[in-house]
Amino acid sequence: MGRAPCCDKASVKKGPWSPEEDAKLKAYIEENGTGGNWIALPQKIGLKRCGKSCRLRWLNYLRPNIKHGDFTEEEEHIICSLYISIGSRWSIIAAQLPGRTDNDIKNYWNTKLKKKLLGKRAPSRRARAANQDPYLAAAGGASNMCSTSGGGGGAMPATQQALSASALERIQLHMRLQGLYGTFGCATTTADNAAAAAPHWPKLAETLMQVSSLPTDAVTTTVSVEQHQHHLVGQSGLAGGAGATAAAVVEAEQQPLGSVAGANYMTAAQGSFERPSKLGFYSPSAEAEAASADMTSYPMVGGGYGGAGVGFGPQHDELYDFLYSKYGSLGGVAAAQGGHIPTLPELHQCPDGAAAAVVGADEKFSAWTTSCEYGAGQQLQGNSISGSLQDYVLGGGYGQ
DNA sequence: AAAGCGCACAACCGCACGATA
DNA sequence: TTATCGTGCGGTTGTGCGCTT
Repeated sequence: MGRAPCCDKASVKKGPWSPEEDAKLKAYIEENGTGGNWIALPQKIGLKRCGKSCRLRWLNYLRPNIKHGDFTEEEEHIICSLYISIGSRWSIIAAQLPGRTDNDIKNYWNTKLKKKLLGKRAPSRRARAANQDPYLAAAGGASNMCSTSGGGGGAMPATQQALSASALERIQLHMRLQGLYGTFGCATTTADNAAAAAPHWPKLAETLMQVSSLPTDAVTTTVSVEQHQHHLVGQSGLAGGAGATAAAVVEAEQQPLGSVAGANYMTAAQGSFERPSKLGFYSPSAEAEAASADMTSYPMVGGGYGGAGVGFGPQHDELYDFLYSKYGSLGGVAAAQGGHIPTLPELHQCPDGAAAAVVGADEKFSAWTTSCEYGAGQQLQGNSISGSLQDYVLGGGYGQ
């Protein structure tokens, strides 16, 4: 037995909202609140709209203090960091950005940030409809690219393909950003240079956010993210790492692009977001060269990059090593000489079996995250939101 | 000038989950 | 314990606009 529809779809209006409808909804909610029942609300005010539609319209558009467009660099920074850390939990990410809605962030990520960071074009909807999108082809058409499996990739459920694509996208983003930043720190040997050495992405310095000044729902989420960051800092060795790195944490506070302390985008008091040092987004082409040149300059196992002991820790380096060893040769001779950041389709590609590469990468990524340990004193108890986030962080939700 | 195309944004859809009867 | 309901979330689709060919 299927679930009953939330409203009579035949009698409700769909499509764009008119100013009159907006005014009705806004006026009613501002005066009476939602009454705790969105389903009944449209009937009360004479709107031929689904309750869910009313809720969405209010939350995403009519609600006071909503910001639209013009994302700042620090907002982009936060979105990127959190996306890498927790994936497409847009509502959680939105909780870190006052005035932004999850829908806005989701759209911004899909239409702009993703392209900006991964240097890929948004797949044409027409192309998707015609099944010609290269990314879908790489993910969903694994059997075509990995013929040794005898079409096994094609047997992967569509949902699993999508989830893997998301996870791999995050890995790829992570690798690209690390590769880019690494170029600034790889050749340094002096303390000064080390101070200028790039941090690892996402920025993982301990957050000092004043959670008490935030709304309750934001606080729970913030604490959760903080837990994750604490843990990652511990993993990375940033907190007690090499002396040069510790100095860098202090000295680099004012450094553009690569300021470790610039990571403290949630450092400001009163719950506001202090502008971090310039993020230094890069053009895809320049990034590709930088990342490529960087890849072979580092020890890929154990010690992180630049010899400074900074990184995501052994699990991360192992993941990186795994991916590099598996995909590093995909670019041919040039890649062998200079390293190669795999593109998303390449990450999906598998030289030795259809779904194996995708699944392997996911497992590796999951293993890395699962191996993370929070300090006992940092465990949050009785907090469903933070608990959920911990689940995400600790591997339960990384399938997405 | 017109068709094709990509982009950005708003809105919809279906599922999962918690609350409640 | 189970069924139902309301809500929240993430993914997907619809649509209008502007640019390119």
